[in-house]
Amino acid sequence: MNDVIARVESEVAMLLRLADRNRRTGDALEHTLDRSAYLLLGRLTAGGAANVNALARQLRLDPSTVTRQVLAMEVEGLVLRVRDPQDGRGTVVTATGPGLAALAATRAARAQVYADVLTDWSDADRGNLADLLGRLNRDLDARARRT
Amino acid sequence: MNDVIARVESEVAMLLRLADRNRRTGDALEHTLDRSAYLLLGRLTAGGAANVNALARQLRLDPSTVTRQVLAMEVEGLVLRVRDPQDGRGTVVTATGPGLAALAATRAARAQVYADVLTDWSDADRGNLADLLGRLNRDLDARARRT
DNA sequence: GTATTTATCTGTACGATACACCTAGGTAGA
DNA sequence: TCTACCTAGGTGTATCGTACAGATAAATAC
Repeated sequence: MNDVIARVESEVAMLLRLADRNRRTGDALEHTLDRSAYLLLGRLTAGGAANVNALARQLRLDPSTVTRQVLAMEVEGLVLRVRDPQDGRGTVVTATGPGLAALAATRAARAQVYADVLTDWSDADRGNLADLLGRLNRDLDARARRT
Repeated sequence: MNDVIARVESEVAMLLRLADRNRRTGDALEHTLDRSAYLLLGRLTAGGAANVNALARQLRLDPSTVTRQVLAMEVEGLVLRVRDPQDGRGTVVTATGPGLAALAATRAARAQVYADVLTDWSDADRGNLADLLGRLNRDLDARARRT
């Protein structure tokens, strides 16, 4: 049973590298959002406009990291940053039209890649994989927050 | 059905971040090998001593990346680099005793983390996850190599 | 023995992230 | 209301992991 755990562990380690490489060197994702912008815009569309700190909490990132991501994204026109009228210290981040378009395009491109990778899989296996990954993420996150 | 694929995709993206974060900020893996050294030593123990280029091919990394990883690991005493007697251009990389010990310790620590994360999972689910991840990795790798 | 290929290394750059510290704006209690 | 603290965000700096382009040295081919 320890064997199975070790296998999960090493498969995850390998997946980190492969998925990362997939994004970096594949043509398919050439002009799409990078991971940080992709996840950040995903958060914004799921939860609406939000402050930097709130985003950092939701994404489990350091606020300084989100600050930089948001600044870079503003330069690229993906988000808008405005001073929070309720609290002059805060910055409200909103997705722009181009940001939403880029997110949609990125989602489509990524889905295409995975459709390709999972081409030989049965629907049942795909569903299973999605479910188990979802559960794994929840449990990983829960553990990280316990610490 | 496209939904399932999108779910797999986004779960993988999230897993990348969570697993990475897990390694960086958790106490459990504080003094263990980082991912690059971990995978490299894993390769060395699985496949025996090898040249930089061979390692790069096996690990799907750029040779320059492996060069640097190996140099850093030599400084830490984890591997030995000797000029290949068969081919004066080559460098044969071998795991040292301390390298093997560090690998074993890292494996144990990581297994412990995953044992913790998967604590509530049934054996069947764990096995399933490991199998599906293995298959996903194979297919991801195959796709990357087709390109 | 010159031209070409190959294995490795070096210079440089980028993405993603954290931590320590700074500043401006808010809040609370004397 | 004034002072002392708190909080949101931003900056400086550092780390890891990686790639690409180009340099160098050794081997091979003709």
